[in-house]
Amino acid sequence: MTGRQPTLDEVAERAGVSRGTVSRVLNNRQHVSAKARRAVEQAIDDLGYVPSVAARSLASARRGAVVLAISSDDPALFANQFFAQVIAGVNTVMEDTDLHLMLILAATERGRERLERVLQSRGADGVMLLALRENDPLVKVAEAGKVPVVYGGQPLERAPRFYVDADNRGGARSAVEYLISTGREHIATITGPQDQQVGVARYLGYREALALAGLDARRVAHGDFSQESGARAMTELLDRHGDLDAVFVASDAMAAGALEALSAAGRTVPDDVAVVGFNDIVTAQHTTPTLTTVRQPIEALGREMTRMLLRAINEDTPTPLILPTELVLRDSA
Amino acid sequence: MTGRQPTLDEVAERAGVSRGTVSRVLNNRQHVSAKARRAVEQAIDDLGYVPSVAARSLASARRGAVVLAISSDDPALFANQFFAQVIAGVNTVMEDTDLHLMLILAATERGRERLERVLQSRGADGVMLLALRENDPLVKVAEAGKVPVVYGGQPLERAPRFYVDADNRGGARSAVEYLISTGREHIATITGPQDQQVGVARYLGYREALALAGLDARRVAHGDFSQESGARAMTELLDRHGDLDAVFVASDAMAAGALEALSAAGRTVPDDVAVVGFNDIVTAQHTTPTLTTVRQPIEALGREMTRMLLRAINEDTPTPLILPTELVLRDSA
DNA sequence: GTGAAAGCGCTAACAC
DNA sequence: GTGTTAGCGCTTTCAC
Repeated sequence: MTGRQPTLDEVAERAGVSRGTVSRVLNNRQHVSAKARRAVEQAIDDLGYVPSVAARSLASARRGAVVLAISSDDPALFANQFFAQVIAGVNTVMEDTDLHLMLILAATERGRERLERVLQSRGADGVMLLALRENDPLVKVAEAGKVPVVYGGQPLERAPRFYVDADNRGGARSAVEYLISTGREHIATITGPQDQQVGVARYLGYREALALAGLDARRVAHGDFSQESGARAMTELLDRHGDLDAVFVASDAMAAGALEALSAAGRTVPDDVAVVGFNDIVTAQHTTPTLTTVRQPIEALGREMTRMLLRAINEDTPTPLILPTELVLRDSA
Repeated sequence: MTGRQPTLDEVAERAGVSRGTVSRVLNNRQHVSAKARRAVEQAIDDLGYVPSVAARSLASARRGAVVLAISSDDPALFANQFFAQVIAGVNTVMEDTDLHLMLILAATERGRERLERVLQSRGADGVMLLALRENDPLVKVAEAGKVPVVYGGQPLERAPRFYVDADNRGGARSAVEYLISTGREHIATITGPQDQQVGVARYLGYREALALAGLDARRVAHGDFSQESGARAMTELLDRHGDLDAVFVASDAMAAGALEALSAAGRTVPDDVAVVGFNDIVTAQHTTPTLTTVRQPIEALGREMTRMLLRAINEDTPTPLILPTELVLRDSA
């Protein structure tokens, strides 16, 4: 349309005020008379002025963007709805700000280098980290930058300053307690990776519930959160513990795999074996039978991570947040 | 660690050359002696220098980022693996560049405004658009910016200058031709939304195949790509066309829903009714029975969109690209 | 092949 | 409450 973007100077001239005043209006500071403010707003409208992000961030040392770094780029894992829901939550909060979202899939060495460069070049005002593994190099990279870091879930090593997590241990525990309350006594579990805090926490919840009830907590097989690994682990459990009458599975995807394996083994769910999953992904409503599961507020996780990061950026000091989970009863238990 | 980021000036001083020379090295231009180049690289290493993105983009009028705008923020849809796979593809190509990825979920008015602002403020060097609907306002917004726009899929209205698309019509046609070749004669379809080009194209392919075979193409129900809508549409089809012996479903998610509905109606798959889906998402391997489907190269779509955008940004003139699809035979047909 | 100078468009600090 | 002055850290001309 117009040949060139108008600059702040042109707005100032047209409004008949100084550059300083225009800048004040743009960043809605005080110390501007209503009259001047109106004149500036008018001029902005007339000219269709939009401030240059580049100039602004050079002058203000703020970048106008935060990065969400995900320690996975395996589409099969990345695709598991979880990330998409987190992103949707992040987006919701971001929409109310001037900040933008940069996405970095940082599973590879290359991705990590990129994150490093962004942070070193002050390319972002903050970082959110998701899906970390044990000793994830991402942690060092992120902490080496000079911007706040918010964790989704906790690294296994030590609790960071800022994080949002679901109550994984409590959720797992209540799932197993529910199984116990329905009279199950030989309760197995399929865990997530034990090099991720979330995997460990859910396993802990399982053991806690059984310990409290004085039941045996040694029917255990490990998976990696994928459907395939769930099927494999279930088969393994059936081999080793033919007597099991229930299984708590640390993710819905694995639970779906477990259902397949149970069906293949000729066990009916929930009559022979009760199954409880974790996450309440959309798929949980479409398995056969539908899946009883522990819902964690995934979108809320994204929202709260973002809120926390924004507060940290503004030099507020947010405190870690644990989001509650909820048992959703369907047909599998 | 260090108090402050080193600047280009400091690198120049340490290397004993001018700022101009350092800049030339950084942007690996010619006209730099091997000696000077080495000195500069050494200094960069010693100082741990990383150029400031902000300063660079202010001076060069290049932003160092491209945006991927998705016309959907419904997590249920956004989560449907498709987007995640595209993003993974985009990421792959992006890793080889200095560009970064900004993600904007732009289904809401608010999101659209944000995209508009980014583009107007020259906040990005290019845009990729995904999942457009009929008369999607995103198109106007994106085209109004002064940066190249690459479409994933085509808008319904008119073919844009730059786009990457899967061969939806051809894929649908080959799916239906396969059904015909296995002796099916009463072939229905569950379409996607007819206000999206992809929905229309797949429906066209269905009709084309049947027309060529001289078969009736009027067993049609419409869905919105969601699993629920697939189940609903299947029920509808069974009501209206009790004689159907096959159904081509325009997405795997809908096909999963259709399988549920068929099972609920007591029809066996594939004996009573053969089912073919579209996309080959991970879930297709885990339905009962497993799903015969048309695979489209989703990650490749992301990769090629990105490559095309990069070329367009560099003032090359790429031509539209149609990616081939492939029929994947499993148990449902 | 290299150096010097002039901005890019904004914010911030200080004076009034 | 408002105007003025310096930069922010690069790239880019244009001489040499």
